[in-house]
Amino acid sequence: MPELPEVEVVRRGIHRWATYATVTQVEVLDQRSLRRHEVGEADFIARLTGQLLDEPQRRGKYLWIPYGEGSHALVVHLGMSGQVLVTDPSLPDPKHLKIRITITSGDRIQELRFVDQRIFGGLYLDALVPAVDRPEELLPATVTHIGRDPLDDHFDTEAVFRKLRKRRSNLKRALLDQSLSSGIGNIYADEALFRARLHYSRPTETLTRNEVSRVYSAAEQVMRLALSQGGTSFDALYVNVNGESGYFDRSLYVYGRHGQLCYRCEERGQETLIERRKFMNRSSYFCPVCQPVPRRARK
DNA sequence: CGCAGGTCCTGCACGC
DNA sequence: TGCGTGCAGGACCTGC
Repeated sequence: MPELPEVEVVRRGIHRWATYATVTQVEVLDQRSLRRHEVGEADFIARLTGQLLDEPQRRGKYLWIPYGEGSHALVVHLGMSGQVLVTDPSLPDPKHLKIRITITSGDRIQELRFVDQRIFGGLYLDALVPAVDRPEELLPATVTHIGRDPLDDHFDTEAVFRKLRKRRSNLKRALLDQSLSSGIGNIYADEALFRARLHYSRPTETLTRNEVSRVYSAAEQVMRLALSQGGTSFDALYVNVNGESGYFDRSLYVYGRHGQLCYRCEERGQETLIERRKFMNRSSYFCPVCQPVPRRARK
């Protein structure tokens, strides 16, 4: 479910409510949420208990909380349906609660709750290593293959352009490839394509520098906008960092709008309906006028 | 039955 | 032939 803006909202919520807290207890209610912690539940509990949590970090859709003087981190991936809640322990357990991490800061006791219906997400512990391109930056070893996201100060559009030109794939697949650039999922891929007026099946090797720059600026813009709208949603006594009701209005122009009028065409007095296609085993939404199918489309 | 916003493994094709 | 790489497709889950 969550793409970059949702994950960033979670990061800010954790930053505000859990930074410099100490883990006093860890309870695993469903081992499947530890699938990526290969050495198992007992190790996870033993190593995390007693740790002082540092400021949460993010790259793309990966979120991590460093501990142990920056040597390791608790890594969180929300998958399709994951949520992180910071709550008072007296609140009843939500449905699909998978992992409970009790934390204290001063005399305040809270719980960091990982909730996940579909179990594509999960938690694990990992060592922090220097980023290859900027050694002063640390990230989990399992996250080193993830490219920088468009909101990252060191995101390099020119480098992405060069890689795209060498690829024999289509633009949407490239946008969704987290090793090329991260944080973009199905929704924001469609939104970025619409804003840049490019079709999802466009062969990557034919893209111009200008088109690549357009689609990544569009991705950056739409994600910043979503973030600015979601930024206040965790400011509550009991923080629903990423709540059930809590997906904020993303100001979507195409995603989920099939059969409805294209806003851009409408402004010109033209009535075009947004279409939905099965593409790469998922739904893709686009305007057939603003985003014409390229002469040589690629699956 | 179809649908859901993610990730990663497998197997294939290709070049060296 | 074997190996590495890039790419497409499916598996992984539950619930509406």
